[in-house]
Amino acid sequence: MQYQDVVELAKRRGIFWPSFEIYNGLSGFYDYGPVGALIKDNIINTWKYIFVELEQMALIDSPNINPEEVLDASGHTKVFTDYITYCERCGEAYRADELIKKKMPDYEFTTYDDMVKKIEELGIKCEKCGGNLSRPEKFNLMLSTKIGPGKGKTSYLRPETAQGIFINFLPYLRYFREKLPFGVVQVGKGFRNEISPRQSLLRLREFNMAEAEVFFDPEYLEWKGFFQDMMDQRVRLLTNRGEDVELRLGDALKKGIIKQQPIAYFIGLTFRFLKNIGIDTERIRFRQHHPEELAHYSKDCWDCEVETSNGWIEVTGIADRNQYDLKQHIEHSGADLYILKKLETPKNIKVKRFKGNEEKLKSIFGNEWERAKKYLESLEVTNNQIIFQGKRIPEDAYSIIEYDEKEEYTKEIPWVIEPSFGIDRILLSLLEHSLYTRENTGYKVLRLKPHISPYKVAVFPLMPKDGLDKEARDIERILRTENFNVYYDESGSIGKRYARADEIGIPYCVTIDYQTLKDGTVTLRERDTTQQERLGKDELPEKLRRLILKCLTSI
RNA sequence: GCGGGUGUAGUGUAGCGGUUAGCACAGGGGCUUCCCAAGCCUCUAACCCGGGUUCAAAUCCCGGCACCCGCACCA
Repeated sequence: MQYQDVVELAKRRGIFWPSFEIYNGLSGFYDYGPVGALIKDNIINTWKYIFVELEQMALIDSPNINPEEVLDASGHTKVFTDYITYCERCGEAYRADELIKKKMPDYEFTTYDDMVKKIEELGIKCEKCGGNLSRPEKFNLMLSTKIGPGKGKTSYLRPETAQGIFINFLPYLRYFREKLPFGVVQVGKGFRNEISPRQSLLRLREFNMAEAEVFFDPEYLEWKGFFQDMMDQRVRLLTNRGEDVELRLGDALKKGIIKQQPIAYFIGLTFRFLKNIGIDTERIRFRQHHPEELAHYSKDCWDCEVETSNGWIEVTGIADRNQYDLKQHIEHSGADLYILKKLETPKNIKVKRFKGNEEKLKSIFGNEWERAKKYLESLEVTNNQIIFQGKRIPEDAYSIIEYDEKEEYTKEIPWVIEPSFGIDRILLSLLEHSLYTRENTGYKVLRLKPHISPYKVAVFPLMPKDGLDKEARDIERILRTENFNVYYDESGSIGKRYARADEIGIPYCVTIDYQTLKDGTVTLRERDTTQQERLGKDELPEKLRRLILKCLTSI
């Protein structure tokens, strides 16, 4: 089924549509309608079932708005700002820093004026036509806002939910009783000021993501999850060396195609999640990033891609974020985002430590001097330059002291592996994989699994008269009190109502007919086969519950 | 952001200077012998927005916005 068919259905039946349409719309923003919001929640609930219930990760919720410091530390403010220059003759766009780097490989951005000067000095022209280039324009891919009155505090709408987890590493470490590994997950919105949002839910400026940050002892990267047979799972892998293979995850690990066990496990978990919600498993693959496309924080990354009529689209990224983020936050905040590891045999050692000079540090860091001191004194003594909050700590601001110590603990920065899911793209590809045309009749059916379907059961009186409607209303009420999401419809012919229900993916339809009034039985119709069975109305809740639960739990 | 294309009821479309803006499906009401978008009657409902040209604009021109296809971008 084509993407256009999904968009048409989505708009007509209340799944999703462009936001702000009465004010001409705004690119990159979409509403979920009454049906879509239910489907989206069901996808998220399934995700939570797997990550929170089964894998025992901790669900948290942190703010959408992040102060500048957080994103300075994470590297986003720097990496997310591009300078774009255009050819004044042919209009070609370039990233200014990339152009300079081609002539000066060791170029690092310092200031805007310096960048402009370098372009002039190096005589950089349009690569295509040799025309003059315009003054570079700043483009920040994060949306900013100000907090509080007056000038306000510069803040950004978060580009990922991950930072909200990293910065609270210590409370989560306590929650898990100081034992690694553990996972913390968050479902929420992320924001990016995309240059050109496209194709409905594929590239949004405000989007839904579900992320897990899993913290490991760097010397022991292994996730012993719920699924003991995970390494037997077969998946299709595209390596960054160009191999395209289908392998057991265990074999991929053995062969070194996947380097870390947790990445293999989470690839398998992603596969099973997508399979469970109804993505066509023949159209799932995992593609390893090439070194040059890795994010600034990442050393290795596998994208899960799903094939749609728009080609293979990235729906999940499983990234080795290593120690990058915690290290950055340690350096910028001075917080001790470490784990303590007890040594098996304590060592008597001579320890060299930095000892900060208060006066000097005060003169460099002002109010921040205590944090600077704490950071300085937490470091191993090396010859490296010491940087705190971007400023170098000069050698005359500290001394090195030496003393004997019994070392019982060693401290380390945990290692992070991150599976990150784009909910909107998953929903869009699921709709495309689920929509089909019924043979013979030619009308559309959305083959959603019962636990993903917006409504679990539709209730129809064969005709809205002769007491059939009252009986149907009674059954509807009973099903609602049994906690089913019920769709009641009595308008139009019975065939029309089945068709309407099929189109938004309702898996079961209960019809009340004249026999119901005599013996209390109803017909239960299954969507994809259209087969009906007759059963007592009292048996409905148990029967439906079993059918729905089975779909959620077969993973 | 660039180039090309497209914007007409809820959806899909016809109309291409003068139409009561047509059709189909969907939706509301009614009738009906009612279990897979059945039939009949009836009703509701649209020219993306803003300028301009013209006696007259859905139609031609310009600008905006949105969508589609390429290019670029996508941490």
